[in-house]
Amino acid sequence: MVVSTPRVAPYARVKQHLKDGLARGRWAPGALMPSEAELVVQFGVSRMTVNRALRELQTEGLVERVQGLGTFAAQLHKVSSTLTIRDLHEEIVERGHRHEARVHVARQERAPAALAQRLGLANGAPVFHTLIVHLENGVPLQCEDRYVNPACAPDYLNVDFTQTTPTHYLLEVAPLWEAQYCIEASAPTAEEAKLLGIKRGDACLIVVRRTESRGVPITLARLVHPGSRYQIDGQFKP
Amino acid sequence: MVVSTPRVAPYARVKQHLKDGLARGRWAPGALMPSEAELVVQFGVSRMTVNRALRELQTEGLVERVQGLGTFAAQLHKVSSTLTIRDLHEEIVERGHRHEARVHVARQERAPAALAQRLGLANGAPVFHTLIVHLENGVPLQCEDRYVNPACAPDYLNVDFTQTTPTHYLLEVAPLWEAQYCIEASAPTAEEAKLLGIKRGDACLIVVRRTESRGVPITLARLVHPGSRYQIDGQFKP
DNA sequence: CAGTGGTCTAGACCACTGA
DNA sequence: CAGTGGTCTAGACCACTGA
Repeated sequence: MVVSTPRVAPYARVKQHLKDGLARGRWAPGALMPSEAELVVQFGVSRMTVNRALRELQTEGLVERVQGLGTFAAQLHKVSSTLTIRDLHEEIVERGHRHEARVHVARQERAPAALAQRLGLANGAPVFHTLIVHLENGVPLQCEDRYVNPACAPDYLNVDFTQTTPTHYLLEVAPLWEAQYCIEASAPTAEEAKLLGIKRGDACLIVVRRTESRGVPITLARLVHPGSRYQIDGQFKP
Repeated sequence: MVVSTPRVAPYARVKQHLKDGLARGRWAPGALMPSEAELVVQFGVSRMTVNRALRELQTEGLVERVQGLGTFAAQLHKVSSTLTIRDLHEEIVERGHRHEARVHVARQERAPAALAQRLGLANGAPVFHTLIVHLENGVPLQCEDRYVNPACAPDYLNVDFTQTTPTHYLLEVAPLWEAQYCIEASAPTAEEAKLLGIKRGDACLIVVRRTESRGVPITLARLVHPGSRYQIDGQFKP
């Protein structure tokens, strides 16, 4: 069997070399690293090639570059991870479990002031409101209280939400372009406790999310999860 | 007053043009976008320049590229945000508030099995343990229960944690290279409730974080926040 | 085969920094 | 001033896809 050497691109070699050095602490945070010219000589490649390696390290937050000064090992004091908006349905199915949605509210209402403002609507303007409880293998996992800007999804109320989640539908009709969220722990409201089959005092993980597409607010959602049944996992890779 | 036109790099112009088109829905998700050669002609720039624009869009997840086939508008069904590990001290000071730390435990212990395993230590091996309550303007905001691998930070117990946070210190002695976290809502333990000055039944936002540096586990922390006083905010930008 | 993207080169001009 | 990074060019060779 012939094992072909998987050709590694020169820019990737330079990049990996620097990454290794950083991982081994060869350059302390803030320390000056080799210049492009030095790397050109050391690796025998063109400047564009080492430039790409360094630029990508900069994008990844591993180095800082200052024109006229040089390249410096980054202070790794800010590390970030990715937190993904996932469709709960997909998440449940991926675990090999059964997803069920119970629609408690699906109607048009008039937006009170606070809501209207957050959705960029006039006071009292029509707004779509759904209240859906999602169950995993028959156990309530999320209470989804959602308001939708009718201008962005005029057919929203015609969707069969026992078959399609609001998240899935909205991602289809309006590509997701921006969102703000807030994660907090709190007791559920009396109604939420009843819908989720938990006690008033049981801690819940609550995500409030506001989504915009092309600058236009689409939807505002309050997702309440029983603390004992749901957690958010994630990873950091600097 | 002379307003100098801030010269926009050609690659940035190409990139912005494509980004605008994507935002306006000019290319549906999955649709074929212009080839490099076409963009070269359209913008009158060299191929390396359009290549950079497209490559950066790919990194940002806005397009997908397949050698031999072309560039396609990305399916925007997975959107992620950045969630930053921040030093609580910095966060509080940034708000213009006063940070105070009360050290309740700072000692060496022997690691029980479960802990030893998560920190890559032998059963019963020495481990550093700190329990610190952080206050913002005198109000308890976080109960930080932390175990540290002595091999990574031998001087950990000599630090004055009323002056330096463990996070800050550990980021200095060991550059942060990887972390897993888990966010959940739950009631505090009796001890945590007492330390935070809240009731046993008050919901707390709990972050459990395990950090590794260069593949070696550094620290395992349980950060308990009163749900009424702390929330995690974030933004998505696809 | 023509068309696609992946990558590299050897040179260039420029803006910026600090001596 | 010399040294730094930011960027561009006009060409090149290659691997890959589908006809």
